[in-house]
Amino acid sequence: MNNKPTESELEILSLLWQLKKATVREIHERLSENKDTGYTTTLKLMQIMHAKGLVSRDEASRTHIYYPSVDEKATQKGLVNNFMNAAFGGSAKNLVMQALGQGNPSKEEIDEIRAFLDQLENEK
Amino acid sequence: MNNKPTESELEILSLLWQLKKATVREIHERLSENKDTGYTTTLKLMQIMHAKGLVSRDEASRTHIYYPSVDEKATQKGLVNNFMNAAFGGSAKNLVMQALGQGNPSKEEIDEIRAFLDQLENEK
DNA sequence: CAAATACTACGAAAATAATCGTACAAACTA
DNA sequence: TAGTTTGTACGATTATTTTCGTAGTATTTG
Repeated sequence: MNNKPTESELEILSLLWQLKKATVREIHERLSENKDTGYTTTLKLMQIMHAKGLVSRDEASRTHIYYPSVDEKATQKGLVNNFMNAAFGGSAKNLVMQALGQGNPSKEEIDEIRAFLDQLENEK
Repeated sequence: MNNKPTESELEILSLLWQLKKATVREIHERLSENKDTGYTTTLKLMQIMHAKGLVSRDEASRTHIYYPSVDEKATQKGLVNNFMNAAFGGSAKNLVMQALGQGNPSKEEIDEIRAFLDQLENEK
């Protein structure tokens, strides 16, 4: 299953990962907060994603309910790997620092990252 | 200047950031280590990038010399921001941990990241 | 019930990106 | 110097992604 989502598909997938399940309208409403896009565009994208196997859906009632059908972590892993290579010459450090610099993480998140760094180091 | 590079352009830009300057052939040679692409394709891409203002070039001799003309950090910043939103719902922490998990950073790099985290925290 | 509204399906256009062939000129090389 | 190689330019094609209109049903509402 070689299904790297496109940018637009990814936005939808992200929402689905977050919401666990959603209708086209729910997704569309969220999307249109940030960008100007038509309902049938969102619908079509979700249909395409369904055809590709990125999402599954329950067609029992007229308003279909969509679910993510690819694993969040696994998908992100592939994307990050790709992105890290393309934009940062493969350097995790550079990507990480750039992301931290603008992501404005909370104290709690910073601590989590610290813990993760410790763990990483121990494995070496 | 609203010039978000495409995936392919980014590969070239990354090489230019690294090399500081290069000819089409040099770039092409590096690119074709990893992927199967024709020389004129690389040339065309670089010409497009030139038209977009992503690179500049010295045309004094027949073999043009290309230079990056957008700032590495600034460009990365935009890309990370975009990517973080699209793939990680805007969560720096999640992106960072995913990147660390597979980027295999060295001890030195881990320490640099720690220092950066301390600094971030102090700013709060 | 009739009209308005909310859905899905899907073809096709529009926009974007990537690839390549061909033309033509400069610079080596035998 | 003639032929081969190395370069740029650029149009055109192909592939991919995004957008949207239209058709046809179901559902809601006045």
